[in-house]
Amino acid sequence: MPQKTDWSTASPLPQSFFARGSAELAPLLLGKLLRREDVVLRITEVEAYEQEDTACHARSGRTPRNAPIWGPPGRAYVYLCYGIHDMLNVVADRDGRAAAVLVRACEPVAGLERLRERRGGRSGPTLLTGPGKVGSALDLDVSWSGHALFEDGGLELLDGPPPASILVGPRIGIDYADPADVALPWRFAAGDTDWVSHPKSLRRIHSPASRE
DNA sequence: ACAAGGATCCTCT
DNA sequence: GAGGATCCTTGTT
Repeated sequence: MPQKTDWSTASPLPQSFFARGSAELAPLLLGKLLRREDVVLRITEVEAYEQEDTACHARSGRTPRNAPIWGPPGRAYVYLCYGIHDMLNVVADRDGRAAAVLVRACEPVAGLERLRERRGGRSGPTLLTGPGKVGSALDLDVSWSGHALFEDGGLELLDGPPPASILVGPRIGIDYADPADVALPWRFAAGDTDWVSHPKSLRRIHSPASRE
């Protein structure tokens, strides 16, 4: 069951919040809220991607598509995957360094009816457990790439409490990458929810990330 | 200008 | 567990 979250008083996260390495920022994003109009989602699963990482879109250097992940933190990087799915990343680290966090799953907080419309009338965790589903739920496309999430511009990231526990494991769907990178424990999920994709490869970690 | 391949999802077995 | 959908981005000719 989705957690009850009071988002009405939540404030936008400042740009400084995102100015960290992606593997540090990723678990801190768990429990934060994505808001687009009347839809509010609690982030439950993320993955970190880094500049020297062969799984990262920055592996081929700076290109028009991946330009946002080289830029300043706190902006969105949205790209089209398999010609169908629009995936949302949160840009991390400083300007000039490529780092981003992929939002892989969320839990509904508000706007569930709108979500069901956008997701073909389905219900339950299948609505939001997968990065393509998150993009669909927020009705995103690549025109949102580069959008500042720390400003009120139609899509923003609001503060929220961290999850009670955190799960960690390898990232999904990056078989093309170097085996050492595939093995990195750079996928993080909230341990207090069923709204997580591929939970079998995750394990609980004892010391959750500190609060901000 | 071309060919290859992808940070996925859904359906079927 | 396997395969097809679908189209843009990228690196190469």
